[in-house]
Amino acid sequence: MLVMGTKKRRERDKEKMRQRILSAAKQLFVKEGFDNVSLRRIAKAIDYSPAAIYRYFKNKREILSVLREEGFELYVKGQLELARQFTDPLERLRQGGRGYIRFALSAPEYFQLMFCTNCQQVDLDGKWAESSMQAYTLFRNNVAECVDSDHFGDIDVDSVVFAMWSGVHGLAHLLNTGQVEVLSEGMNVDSLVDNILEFCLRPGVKQ
Amino acid sequence: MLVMGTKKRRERDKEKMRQRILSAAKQLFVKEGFDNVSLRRIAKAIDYSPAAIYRYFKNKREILSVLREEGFELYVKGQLELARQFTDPLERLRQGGRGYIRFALSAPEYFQLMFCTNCQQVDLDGKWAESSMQAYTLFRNNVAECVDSDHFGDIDVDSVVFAMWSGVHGLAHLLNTGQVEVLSEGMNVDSLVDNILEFCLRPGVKQ
DNA sequence: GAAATGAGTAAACACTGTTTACAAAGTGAA
DNA sequence: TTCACTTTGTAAACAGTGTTTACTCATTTC
Repeated sequence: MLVMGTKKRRERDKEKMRQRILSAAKQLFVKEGFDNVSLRRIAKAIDYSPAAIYRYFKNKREILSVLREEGFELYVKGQLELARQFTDPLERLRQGGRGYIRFALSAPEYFQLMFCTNCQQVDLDGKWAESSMQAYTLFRNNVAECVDSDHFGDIDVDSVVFAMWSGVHGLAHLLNTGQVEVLSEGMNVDSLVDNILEFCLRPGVKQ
Repeated sequence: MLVMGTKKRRERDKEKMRQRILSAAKQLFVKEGFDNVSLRRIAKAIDYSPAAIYRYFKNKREILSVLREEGFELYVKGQLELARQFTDPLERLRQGGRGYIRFALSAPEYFQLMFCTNCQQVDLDGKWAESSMQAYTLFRNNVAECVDSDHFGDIDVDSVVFAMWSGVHGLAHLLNTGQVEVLSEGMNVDSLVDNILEFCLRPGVKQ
């Protein structure tokens, strides 16, 4: 009767279909922006009816949530790679910041979804994505090392954590919304980014 | 015939109607968020048909653009007030940062529209809003004073301008999207903000 | 008084996310 | 094989969106 065989095959087929939807959604999202892509267009891209998608995702937001997790996995992979390459905590922080901005500029749709979406309207059944927590603890530990090495002077870890995150995140966001470009005509954006990172990482006063 | 009289009256009436639309739109926007308010609801709020609005604004985006300018006027007013109160450039910068974050938290919809909207999709006939430029030059001059006083060490003005803006803007944005709250359970947000501002303003190395 | 202008509307257009009712097709056991 | 059940897809509808069109009707201008 091959009971288990068919059951497994069906599960595999279902997962395959899920991936087809996610793949089509991602391609459209990255090219045209999340809000400008309708379920009907995703459905048309994979030659299904819009209603079929609801057999695999409970709504459009859930597709975004899944892609959000994918984005975090991609991001964490890059950050882990950097963490292995650079041993000095300060240099690792610098490269991590660069990585954050590189990620924001090269995958702006992922960035928007991961770091610019209101936490309330992400429905992931309450549980925070594993990859996003991994990214956070990786970053926090890195900052803690720098604070322990006394580079930033007498200051608690959490303040530096959110200060550094704010600085890099704000820069990425201002770059992505085009506000830096408008107000810095004729400037070299790359070296501007470097200068700002260096400014954020300048040593603190030891009192 | 009272030609000029009637003409002026009609212009006044038209302006009155524009204000009625803007007022209704703003109230709804601030309460429910820009994307969650439809033209039909704005129209219903002032007892007109949706199509009537198109006699006064060419589309929904234009209403947002006008409100955006209003937001900048409000913001600049507060910043000018602060600039008059505090003479020390560094203290002025500190208070300006506080003001930026206070503004972002107390008028999140304005903040979203002014500082979190992609520059490309704001259609104001190409010309940048006067108030927004005023806010920028005010800020830039303030930073220039601090750089001249050698507080930040040897660094060019524009780098500090965008570094400080990034730091404060990023913090405001992370607060507004609820990302700080989620990851800093049990922390005092107010003092965290103070610590971060102080960290951003720490003196630079003089080489 | 006739023509021109302006403000307002109802209805339509082309979309959106989502739900419902229903038709096949596949599965499992008698 | 036949019958019941589950799964997977669809067409159509629902309620909403921004916007346009065709049309009134009052007011202004000549």
